[in-house]
Amino acid sequence: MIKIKFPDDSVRKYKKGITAMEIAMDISEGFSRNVLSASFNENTIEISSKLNESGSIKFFTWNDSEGKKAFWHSSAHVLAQALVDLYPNCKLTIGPAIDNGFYYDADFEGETITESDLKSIEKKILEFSKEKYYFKMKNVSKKDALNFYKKNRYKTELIKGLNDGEITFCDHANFSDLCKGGHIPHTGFIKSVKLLNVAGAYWRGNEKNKQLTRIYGISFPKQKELNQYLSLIEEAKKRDHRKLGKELDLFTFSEKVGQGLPLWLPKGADLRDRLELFLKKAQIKAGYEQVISPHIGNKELYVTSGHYEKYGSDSFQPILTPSENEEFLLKPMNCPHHCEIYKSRPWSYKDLPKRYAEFGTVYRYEQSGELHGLSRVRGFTQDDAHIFCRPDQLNDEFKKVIDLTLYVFKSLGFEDFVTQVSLKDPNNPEKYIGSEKNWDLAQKAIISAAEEKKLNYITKKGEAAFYGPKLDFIVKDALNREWQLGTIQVDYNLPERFKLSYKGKDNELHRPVMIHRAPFGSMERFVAILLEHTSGILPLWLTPTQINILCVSEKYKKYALKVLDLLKNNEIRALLDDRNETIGKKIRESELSKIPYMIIIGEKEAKNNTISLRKHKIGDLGTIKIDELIEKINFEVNNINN
RNA sequence: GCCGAUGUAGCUCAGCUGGCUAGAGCAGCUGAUUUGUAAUCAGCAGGUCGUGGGUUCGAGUCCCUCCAUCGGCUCCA
Repeated sequence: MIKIKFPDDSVRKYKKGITAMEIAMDISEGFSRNVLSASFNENTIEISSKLNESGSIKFFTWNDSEGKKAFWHSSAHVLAQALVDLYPNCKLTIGPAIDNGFYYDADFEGETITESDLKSIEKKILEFSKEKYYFKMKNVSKKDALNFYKKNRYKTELIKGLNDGEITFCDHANFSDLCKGGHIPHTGFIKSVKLLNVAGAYWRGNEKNKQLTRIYGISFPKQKELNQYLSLIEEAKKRDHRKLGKELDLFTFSEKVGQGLPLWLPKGADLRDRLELFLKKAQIKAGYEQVISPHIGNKELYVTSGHYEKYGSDSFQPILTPSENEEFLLKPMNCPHHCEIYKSRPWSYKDLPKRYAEFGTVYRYEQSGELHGLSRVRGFTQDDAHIFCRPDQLNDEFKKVIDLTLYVFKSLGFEDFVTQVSLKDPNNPEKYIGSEKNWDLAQKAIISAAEEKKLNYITKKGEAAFYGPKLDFIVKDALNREWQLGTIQVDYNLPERFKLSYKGKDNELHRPVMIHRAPFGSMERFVAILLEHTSGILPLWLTPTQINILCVSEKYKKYALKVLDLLKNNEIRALLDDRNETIGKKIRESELSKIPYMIIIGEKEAKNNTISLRKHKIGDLGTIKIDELIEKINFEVNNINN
C-alpha cells in the first residue's frame, strides 16, 4: 500500500474547478500497469500497488489521448459486460479503444445483432455504469485463464499466445475479462454512451477466419460532449464529396453504366482538366515527356510484368479475342505500356533519365463493398509517370519527385498529410517478386531520399507494392478516414522482367531503375479529397465558374453581355444569370453554388460603365471599373496559393 | 466478396401498427411582376413507391430473390 499525497501544485491545479473525474483519470495509467486498487479522499490517494515505495505513477487527464484511451477501453469492458448480460451465449474476443471510441468483437453464434438492438445494449451499459464498479487488475496463471475460457476458442487462442506470468484479467462488478490494463478507476465516470453501428469483422483480421460481429461505440464523461461529437459528425457529412459532387454538378453515377464507373459532368470535367493542366505544366518544367498508351493490352504484357500472376485472372477483364492466340485485357496499370515505350529504341547512359508521363485511365475490378464515391472506383485516371534512370541517378530523381509532390500538395492547400514509407512484410516473402538484393536497394533508396528531404515519415511494413517499396502521401477525408493520394515507388523488378537496358560508358548493357509516381494518385480520388477539404469552395484558379454576373433586371442584359464578353476575352470564366428573378434570389443561388465572385449589374453600373462586386461568403465589395476587376482576378489566379 | 442498414417525383424528405384516386418543399413549365446584395406571387405538370416473385379481399407498408447505395470488415497494382 502506498499513499500518494498530491504535490502542492497539483492540489492548486485540482482546486481550480477540475472535477473528481479528472483527478481519477490522472492516476489511471498507474492503474493499468501496477495498481491493484485505489481509493480517493481529499488530496490523498491510497493505492495498493505492485510497485514499491519508490515506484512512480504517471499522471494524465481526459484531455490526453492516453486518458481518452483508458476511458474508451474501460467503456469497451462495460459493453462486453452488457453483451454477456443480454446474450449469455455470445463469445467475447477483443475490444480495444480506437481513435474515436471503442469497439468489441464477439461471436454471437448465429444470432443476428442489428442496429435496433443497439438501443437496449446502450441502456444496459448506462445501467451498469451508474453503479460505480471499480476496475481491478489481477494476475492469473495460464492454467486458470485457459480454464476460465474453456468454452471460448478465441480467448483460448489469445491466451495460448501469452506467457505464464504475464496474463492479467480485469474485474469489475461480476464481470471478468482478459485484459492488459489501462483503465479509469470505475464505471461511474461513463455518463453518456452511443453505440454507433454494427459491422462484420473477421477474427484476427483474416478473411479466411470466421466473421464476428463488431459493435462500435463512443462514450464521454458528459452528455454534452456526446452531443457535440454527434453534431460534429453531422457537420462533416455536409463536406462529403458525394454530396458536394451532386450539389455542384461535378459528377454522377448510373446503375446502367455500372457501379464504380463515374460520369464526369461538364463542370467536373472542367475542374479535372484544369488540375491536369496544372500538373502537366509542372511536369514539363521538370523534364517529363507526355506519352499516350491504349486502354487495353495484350495479356502477355501483364504476364511479363507479374501483375497477372499476382492478382489472378479474375481481377482482369478480358475484352476481345481477335485471334485464337491473342487475349486482350483492360489496362489495370500503365507501367508495362511505358516499359514497352522505353524499349522502342536503344538508349545510351547519356539519354537517361527518361521521364514518361501519361494521364492514363485504368480499370480494376474492385470488390463491390469497397467502392466509395470517387475515392474508390473501378475506372479511374492516374496522373502516372515512370522514370527510367541509371542507379547513380536514382537518389536525385527520387528527391525531385518528392519536391514535385510537395509542390502539388502545397499548391492545393494540403498541409495536413502523412508521409509513409511502405516496406515489404519480411514474414510474407511470397507476396513479393524480385531478389532480396533488389528489395534492399529499393528500400534503402526510399528511406535515404525521405531522410534527406527531412520528411517526417512513418514506416509501415507489409504495405509495399508487390514489385517494390513506396513512399505514400496520405490525407484524411471529412470523416477522418485515411486515403493514399500521392505515391512514389522504386522498382528494380519490372526493368528486369521487361529486360530494359541502356548502353553504359563501358560499352556494356546495363539495367535502368524505374520510379513509378503519381502525385495526385488518381484524378478521381484527388478531386474527392479536395472537395472534402475545401467543402466545395474551390480556389479561384481551379473553380469551374469564377464569376457569376447577375442582372438586377432584364433591362440591363445588353450591358451585362458586354461585360461577359470582356471577361471571356480575358480568359475569365464567367456566367450570366439574366433570368427574370429577383436579385436576392440570384445572389442566394450563387452563394449556394459556391461561385467565388458575383458581379451585380443594374442601372447605375450600366450608366457608369462599372460593376458592383460581391465575394462569396463575404458580401458586397463595392463598385469598381471592369479593368480593375480583370486585374484583380488575374492577380488572384496567378498567385495560385490564394 | 462478407456483416448490418437503406432505396417513395430531377433533388431533399413525409406516408403510424397493410385499407379510399401516394403527399410537401425546392427544381421544371406557364402567366403576372422588372426587381439593388441570401428565396416575388399564382397556376400547371411530374411518381408502374429500386427490380422480379410471393402472402393477402387488399401491399409503398409484410416475406423472399436480385440490383444499387450507406456504415464497417477484407482488399487496394
